[in-house]
Amino acid sequence: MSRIASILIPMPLPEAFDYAEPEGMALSVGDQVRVPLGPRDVRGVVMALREAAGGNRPLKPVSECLDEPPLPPGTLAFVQWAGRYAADLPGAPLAIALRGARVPKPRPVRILRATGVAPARATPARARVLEVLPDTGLSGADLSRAAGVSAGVVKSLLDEGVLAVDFAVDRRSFGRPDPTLPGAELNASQAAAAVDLAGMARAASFQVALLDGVTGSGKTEVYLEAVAAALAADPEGQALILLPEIALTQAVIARVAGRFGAEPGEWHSDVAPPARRRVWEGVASGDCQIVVGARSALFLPFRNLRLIVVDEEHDGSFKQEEGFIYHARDLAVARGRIEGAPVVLASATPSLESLRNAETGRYRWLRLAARHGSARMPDIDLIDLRETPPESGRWLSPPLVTAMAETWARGEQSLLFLNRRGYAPLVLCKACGERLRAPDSDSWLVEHRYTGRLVCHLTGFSMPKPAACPHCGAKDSLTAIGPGVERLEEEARGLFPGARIAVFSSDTVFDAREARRMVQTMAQGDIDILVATQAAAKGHNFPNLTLVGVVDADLGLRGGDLRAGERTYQLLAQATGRAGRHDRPGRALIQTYAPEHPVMQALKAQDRDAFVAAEMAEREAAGLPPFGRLAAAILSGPDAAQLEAFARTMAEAAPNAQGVIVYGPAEAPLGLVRGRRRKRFLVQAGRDVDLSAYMAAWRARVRPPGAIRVTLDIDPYSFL
DNA sequence: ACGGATACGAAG
DNA sequence: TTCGTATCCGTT
Repeated sequence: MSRIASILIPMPLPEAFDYAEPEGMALSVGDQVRVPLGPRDVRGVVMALREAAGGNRPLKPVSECLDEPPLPPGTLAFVQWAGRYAADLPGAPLAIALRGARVPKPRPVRILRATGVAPARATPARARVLEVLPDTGLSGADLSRAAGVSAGVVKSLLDEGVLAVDFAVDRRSFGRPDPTLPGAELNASQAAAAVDLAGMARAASFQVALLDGVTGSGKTEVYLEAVAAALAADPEGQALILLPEIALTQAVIARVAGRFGAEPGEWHSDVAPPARRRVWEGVASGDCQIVVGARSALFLPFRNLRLIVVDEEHDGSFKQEEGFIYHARDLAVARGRIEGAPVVLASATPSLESLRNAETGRYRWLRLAARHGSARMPDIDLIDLRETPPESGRWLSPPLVTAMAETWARGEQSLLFLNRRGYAPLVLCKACGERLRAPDSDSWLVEHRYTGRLVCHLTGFSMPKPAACPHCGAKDSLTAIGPGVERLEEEARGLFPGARIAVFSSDTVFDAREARRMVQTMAQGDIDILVATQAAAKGHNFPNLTLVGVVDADLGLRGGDLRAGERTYQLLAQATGRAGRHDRPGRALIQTYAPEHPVMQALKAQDRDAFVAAEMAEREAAGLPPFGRLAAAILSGPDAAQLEAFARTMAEAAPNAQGVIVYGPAEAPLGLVRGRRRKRFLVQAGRDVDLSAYMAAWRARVRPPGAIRVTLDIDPYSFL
């Protein structure tokens, strides 16, 4: 009796393909294999096995079962669920799950091993080397460092034949986390939440908790206790901590290492291929029990996942907007359900989606009332820019400048928050009025003075700043319009000569290492004024920071998509929450032209609940999330007429379904990007509608001509 | 008539 | 995704 293997291939193919299992191969579900596809061999994963019924067309045989870790059943189920949810081809999420497995096997590196020969002279240094040898499995340099001896000691042991050179792949264990090590001191509110979460973790069944506590209330300590409880209940268990930004991983990794005495796996796009492979294999084998990572860590092959934490769950960075489109918070809940593991969503400013689930009792709602220790919430005041505007060509109003001066005089730190990278968001020609844009795009070019370039923040395009206007040829006519963080830095330097000023944005802090350095420099007080985008507003802890100035609070409200108010509230509450996290009182000043706006009033009164209630009422009335659901279809193509024609075809092909409304096609707000015209549909439905199925059915009804691409976005966050 | 670029559809 | 084949185009 022969069997048929259903093989999913990490490519955009419509479904899993069937292959014959060769005699004697004995495949299992989850095995990684090579299979012939057209003229070549590709990697795939066994999704199912069944007995051949006979009489079918002949199938090609599986070429080889790879000597690689198989994907555990939960990972397979998750990959399938994610593909269906995103209305994408099933191979797309599999490609993410295999990232790390597809890195070539690491080349063996030189390591040292003991030969068993006794050393001629036994010195303390030599004894230490032989003592640490079994743990390192590494090169001579690592060995001498680990033993705390000079390289000469190791060399002489090599010369004597006590040590020998060997070659092996890096098989260092991540080490077993010890949940019994003492955790941080918890206040009563933290302790109560920790007990609750620990109970959930021990129960080892799917349930979601919203850990809701103001900035500085110590949510990390609390969820680490949940990790401890999960590992205590199951010593082989695994836990995943998801963070929205790579820049935040270093701090959490250090906390985890300190709390559990073991190195966690680090997973994000900055992790180099060999380290990535080590984490992937460690997770698959169960050796790596705690992972700290960005959204794609959700796709790792956990074999015994006992807890998922999504820190800063409200953060928009969890939404992947390119390629396979998904929201990591939502998929984390799905993965928890599939694995039967509890999920903790943590935030000081939870998303309305999560708050709604907490209000209706679907999620357990744990609120941390106070700030940790002696810290109090900062005082927040609004600066009405209509009454006290900055001087022309300046962006800091007199009251803010005064507060910064006082803060500096006291030897304390200020943070100027402006969510705009670069020097100026727009470059305009004074002579002809031309606004410089990226080639064949609607998006403006942003001036970056550090690099002397003009950059498109959407497409990544950049060019040197031209000397003359490319449109009219006028010389020295290009003017920077509006402020970015670089320009604010310039203004602050002019106002406070001698102050130590730094810029924290993704341009100055481009990787995890740089982030750690910047946070450290700031934390130890070597910066007086930090000018920062949202890259610094999230999660970091700066003990001596007592003043936060929000330079342009209205920025996020312009354009006004459905989440503009919510996002602005979250961002500014997080930013202002950086102030006064230790014993000195903090203060925040918010510059706005609309102090009467509900978002500004809520920030000033620090009344989140009132803001949320008002926002919820509006969303409910409009049938918008979290009360209704949305999906988007984005069409793009180089030819406007062809795109227009296809958009009409697509509109006619929209399935008629109860309770589903299709809006569009409409010109996308960014109607032209990289030479491609864009049009959008927006689909609205009730909570009970399976929008994924609806969108997939819609796409299946049309055949876009070659040059046109259709992208589906379920539960969209961006409406560009 | 030819080579090169490009568009399209198939892959089990 | 990647590849083979069909097709279009400019040149010879």
